[in-house]
Amino acid sequence: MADWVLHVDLDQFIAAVEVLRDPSLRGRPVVVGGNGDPTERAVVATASYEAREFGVRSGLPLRTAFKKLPDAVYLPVDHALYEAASADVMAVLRSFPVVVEVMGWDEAFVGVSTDDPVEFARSLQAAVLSATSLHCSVGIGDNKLRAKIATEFGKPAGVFRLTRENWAEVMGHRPTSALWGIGAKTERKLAELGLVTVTDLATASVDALAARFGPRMGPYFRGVAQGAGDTVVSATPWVVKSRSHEKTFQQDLASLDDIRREVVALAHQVAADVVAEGRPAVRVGVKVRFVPFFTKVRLMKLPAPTSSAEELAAAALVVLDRFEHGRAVRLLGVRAEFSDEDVEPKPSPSTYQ
DNA sequence: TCTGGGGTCCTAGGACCC
DNA sequence: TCTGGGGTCCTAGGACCC
Repeated sequence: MADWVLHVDLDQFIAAVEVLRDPSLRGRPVVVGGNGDPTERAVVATASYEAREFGVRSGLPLRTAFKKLPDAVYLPVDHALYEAASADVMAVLRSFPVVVEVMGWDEAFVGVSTDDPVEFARSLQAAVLSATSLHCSVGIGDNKLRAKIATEFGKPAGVFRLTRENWAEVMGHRPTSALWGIGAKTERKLAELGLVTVTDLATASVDALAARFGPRMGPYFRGVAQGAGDTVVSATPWVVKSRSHEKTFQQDLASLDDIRREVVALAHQVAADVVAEGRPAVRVGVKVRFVPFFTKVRLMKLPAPTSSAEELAAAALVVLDRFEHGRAVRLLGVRAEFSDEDVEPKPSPSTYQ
């Protein structure tokens, strides 16, 4: 029996859940985002395959989607509905003799010992479909990176296996942005070094990469291009490191009084999450997106850890004062950060003179 | 056609200390 | 006399992912 990492990813998850709630939507272009009002400042969370054919994708402004596709069905984001559907799917996965590591609403790694991972993947798909009426794709890998990337080649509703054996053949000629963790910005910087394909990056000089991207990221990128990845799938619950709320205003805020009032409101929302978390915050951050569209973040270590809404709001106002004001504001955010004392060992006794 | 919300991790520079 | 070598803490910014 060999150990395998499977990556399970639900197909067009949010749109699929909306179709289950309202079967009359099946086969129609469905766009989910914001409050469901396509004239508001918001972006597409998910589009059904029918909508994607018209160029409507995640991240597209709703107003743009509406111009492309005025006849689509526009729906508000319904977090509670998707969370419930997600929990059902994860329960199905956990009913197998496997380790399940949840990665988000619509995806999870599954660690399994089996001699036939393809057959096992098919049985996962069948069980998820039968219990929830949702289709998923499964990537099979000898580590998490390969399993995650494999899933894309399995969509929709398929299975794909990506291992040491076929990595170079499948990935070698592709652009570096096909890799998990390398986006458009890094792709461009790599191209400036003459590294365009996955093979280019896999065989690049580690010193040159370290010089350009730092001692950790440089070697890390090369490893990713070689298909290196974590093999450990863990069911240990994630310990959250921060909680935040942010809000884009339909009308820009011009007055400092309005800005301060909104920051206090956001701080109270964050404080509720901090209380629910049961750990005090040690830092408070404020995000301001000014008109036309540039974003600044300021952070402050609190004099003492706190879960008090009044103290968090007061700290957020102190941080807010450190911005250069004068321009109108289109977004405000407040974040509370928790201590990461858990893993941090005490420093060894000093060797100072 | 103006560009969401909620997260994580890494890098770099300055202040400060021994 | 002051030059220098580490080390930690704090903050800002960048990039990526779902």
